[in-house]
Amino acid sequence: MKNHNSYFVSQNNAPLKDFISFGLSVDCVVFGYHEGEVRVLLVERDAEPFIGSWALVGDLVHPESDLLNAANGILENLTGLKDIYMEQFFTFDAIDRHPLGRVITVGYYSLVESQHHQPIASSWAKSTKWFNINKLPELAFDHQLIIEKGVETLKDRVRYQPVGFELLPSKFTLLELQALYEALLGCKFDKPNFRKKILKMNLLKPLDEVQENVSHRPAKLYAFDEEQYDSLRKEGFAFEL
Amino acid sequence: MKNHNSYFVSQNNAPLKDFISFGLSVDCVVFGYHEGEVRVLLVERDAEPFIGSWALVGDLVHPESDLLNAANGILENLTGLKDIYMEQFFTFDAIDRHPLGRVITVGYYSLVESQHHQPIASSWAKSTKWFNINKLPELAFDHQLIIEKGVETLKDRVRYQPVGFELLPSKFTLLELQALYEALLGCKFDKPNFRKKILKMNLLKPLDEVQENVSHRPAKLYAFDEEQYDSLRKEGFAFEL
DNA sequence: TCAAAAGTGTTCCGAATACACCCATGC
DNA sequence: GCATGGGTGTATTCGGAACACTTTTGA
Repeated sequence: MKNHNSYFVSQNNAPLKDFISFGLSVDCVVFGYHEGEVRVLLVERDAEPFIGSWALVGDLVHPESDLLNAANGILENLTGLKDIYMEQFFTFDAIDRHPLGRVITVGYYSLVESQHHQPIASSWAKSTKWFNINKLPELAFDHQLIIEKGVETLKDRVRYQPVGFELLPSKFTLLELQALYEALLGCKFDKPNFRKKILKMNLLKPLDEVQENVSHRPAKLYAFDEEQYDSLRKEGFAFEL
Repeated sequence: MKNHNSYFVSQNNAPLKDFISFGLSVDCVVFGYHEGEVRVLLVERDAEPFIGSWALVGDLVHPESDLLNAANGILENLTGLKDIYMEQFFTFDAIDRHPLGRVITVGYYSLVESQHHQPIASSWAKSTKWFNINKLPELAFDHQLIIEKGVETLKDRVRYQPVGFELLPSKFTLLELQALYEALLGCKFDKPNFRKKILKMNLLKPLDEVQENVSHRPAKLYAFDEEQYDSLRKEGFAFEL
């Protein structure tokens, strides 16, 4: 027996309103990098449920907003951070993942240069804090799972897309870049070889600047050349490692 | 001004019910492979909206179901296919993507060996048909976009995960495997080199069988060795190309 | 002058490439 | 025998790994 009057015909002809009954949230795994450590920004909840627990930066989405705008707004609302690199990675839909009802959440990850972006807790965030990804506290909801999946996704993507640069200041040395990749991927690279490989890609603009106030030979500074990356990509170039 | 009584405090203290107002659907990009062509399974809609148009296998999700189960059930309901490899790849949330209200959809892709899995239209599917991914018809909703993103994701993943095998019969020749990868990635491989590379991975079980009824030297048949893959992966082995 | 990190050059090895060539089967 | 695709071997090239070495600064 078919019903031609609706899109909603496949599930026992239940009325439309029975389906418009999901809550939707976004949760953002904000990654930072500091002194060789990969970190995640968490907020201390000052609201039920899970009041007092640490949680990801996230909140419910209003039906009139799209997810990416909502994610940016929530990040700014809770931590004051804005104009941050952000990308969707997975949607979490376990039936019992939210104690107050059926809420599915879309996971995003962000990459911020944490030296110059100090978060400031506001709204229902009592405080915010960076945690080493290997030393996480107890977390609200299924946020442990979301972080694990986010870390996994970042590790996958960082090898084939030049996203890691978002975690560094705009000017950086080659050894800083190397240390970042070592922290992200959990391995070591040979200095001369890493240097050769990354320079051969022609993605870095050498600057006419060097480090200052270091008690050793100052290193040359480089910047990521986004225009060059775009044009190389059009020619079929693939970033790798 | 903070409200400690609810999770829903960050957006003007709107009441809970204002947020529980999303529809949720799944859309499944079902990939098949036949005679050197990568194909997508579409259904002809026999329901409003977009009645008569071609669309992805998809439907609204009931609030008591999780997404993966819903996706499997919808696939079976519309096409009769079951026990199919399926994986989430992206969530589409454009505000106006569904004409009847705010419905976000989670995209999955499936890989089926299309020779031995003939879909049979039922429920609100008037018919089903395989389309070459480069010759798609006009599509309902934002399904064009979903397919593009699905194809892109498949191309990315197929190089680093041995998912391609799901598209082949359980017994296949090395040249069939090569032709599949050539179709998926849109490039050509050297026969001896492809053979060496894939065999060195130790992921294929050589069978004691050969092709039959071919007017040339019959090729040896192989099967994907899933156990071997799992154990290699634990040792840090990474499938590539 | 010494420590510490920046930066370069060279050798070695294994993997990818590009071929040329032989083998088994149906017609 | 010959067309067709199956299957093997080898020479060459290229890139990564390993490592020794020099350079520049501050203290």
